[in-house]
Amino acid sequence: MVGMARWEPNARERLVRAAVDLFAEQGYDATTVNEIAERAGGLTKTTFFRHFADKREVLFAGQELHSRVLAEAIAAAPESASPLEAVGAAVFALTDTFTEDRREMGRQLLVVIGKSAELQERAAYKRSVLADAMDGALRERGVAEPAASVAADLGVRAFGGAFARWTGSADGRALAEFAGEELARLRGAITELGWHRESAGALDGAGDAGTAD
Amino acid sequence: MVGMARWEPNARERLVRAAVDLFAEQGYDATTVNEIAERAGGLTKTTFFRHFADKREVLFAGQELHSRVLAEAIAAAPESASPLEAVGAAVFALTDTFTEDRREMGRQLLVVIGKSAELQERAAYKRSVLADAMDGALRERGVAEPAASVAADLGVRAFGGAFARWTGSADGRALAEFAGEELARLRGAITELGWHRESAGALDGAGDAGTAD
DNA sequence: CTGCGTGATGTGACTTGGTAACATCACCCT
DNA sequence: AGGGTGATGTTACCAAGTCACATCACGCAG
Repeated sequence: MVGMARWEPNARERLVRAAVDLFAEQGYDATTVNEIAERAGGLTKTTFFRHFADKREVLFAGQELHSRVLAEAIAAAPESASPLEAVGAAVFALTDTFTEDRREMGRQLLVVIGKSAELQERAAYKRSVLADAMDGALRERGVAEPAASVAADLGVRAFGGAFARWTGSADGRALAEFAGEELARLRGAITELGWHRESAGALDGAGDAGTAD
Repeated sequence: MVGMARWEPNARERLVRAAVDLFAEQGYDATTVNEIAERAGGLTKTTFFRHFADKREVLFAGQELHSRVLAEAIAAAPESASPLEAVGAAVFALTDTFTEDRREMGRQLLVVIGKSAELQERAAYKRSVLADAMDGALRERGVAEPAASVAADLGVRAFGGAFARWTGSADGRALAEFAGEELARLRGAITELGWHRESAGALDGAGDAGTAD
């Protein structure tokens, strides 16, 4: 006990774990910041807010990093890449940062968010921030609006769909695999948008999605 | 004074006006709910929260109505309409509810929202709710995912872009006109998504946007 | 005219998110 | 041993949001 530090290290991580656990147990609204801090090893409200700007942020801390990853991947894409190819590269760059050990946490996260309107609001904001990051990077490389925004939206949607399927599946397939399928499905869907009822199903197979759900 | 009611009618509208004015004058964060209620004719915090679930809601009260308008327009679209045509009909149904006298208010709204991260978050959520409404209506008519979601996203983007240009312009053109242009631009952009750098500009004119900015 | 119900409002007390100023303690380096 | 430094705790405070209860004007039945 003598050599024990006054405060355990990794307070930030402990706060995240405590928050996710408590949110899962009691729900987001019913959980108090003081509770989180307390469970994270006898900390206090003040310490929590030194690490996170507000109560929601404990679940969305990675947002800035994710934005950077997406934007940098688009900037690094080959000059000849189409907007959709650049976005695809960005999505894969992001999926590669999610290793297998983060899958369970991701699953819990989606459940918690799904039960709280406040968190869904925050999630929608995060999606728009990620889309803006890709949009900006695309315009940097000369893609005009609104193509850049639309491509960015598709990228966000691909990642979101892949993440949901990844966390919901039990097999060991990587997040990137799901992302590839989602991107292919989206490419295919785009061609359907203008189709009328009667002609649906005429064309097909332009980038199928494999194990679509 | 004798015949004067204890409380003026239309408390709700007065609260909205007071809120928009105060937000424009001092910013959203610097404005207190008590201030809003006070300026709206000597009301109190309690009354404010009887009309609006929280401080943000005073600016986003129309959300449910808008969702219904969009969903019903899609449901009412002719059987033969393509997903994009159905979405277009929905966007026009919504734009038609914005008469000229609401333009100035809309302008103020965008300025206020643009200065507050909290309100931008709420705006992102509203966009996702509107998209969900259209997505659900599209699936009702047999459109598969992810085409339905993508079409819904495009509709939201068209409306948002049109609304921004409408409030930013001085001429008397209706919101629907801008929406038509935005939809056309988006249709055109979709075809560019897969183009590579070298082939860009080869095709053109498939649904141009007229006075694109 | 009296009285009663109803609806919109006000009051006061409370919880919680979030901020700020100041104090404390362990560690590390000199 | 002494002096920073960084992460933390304490205390006090404000504003968002909730709740139970009181109030007042109105309309309506008698």
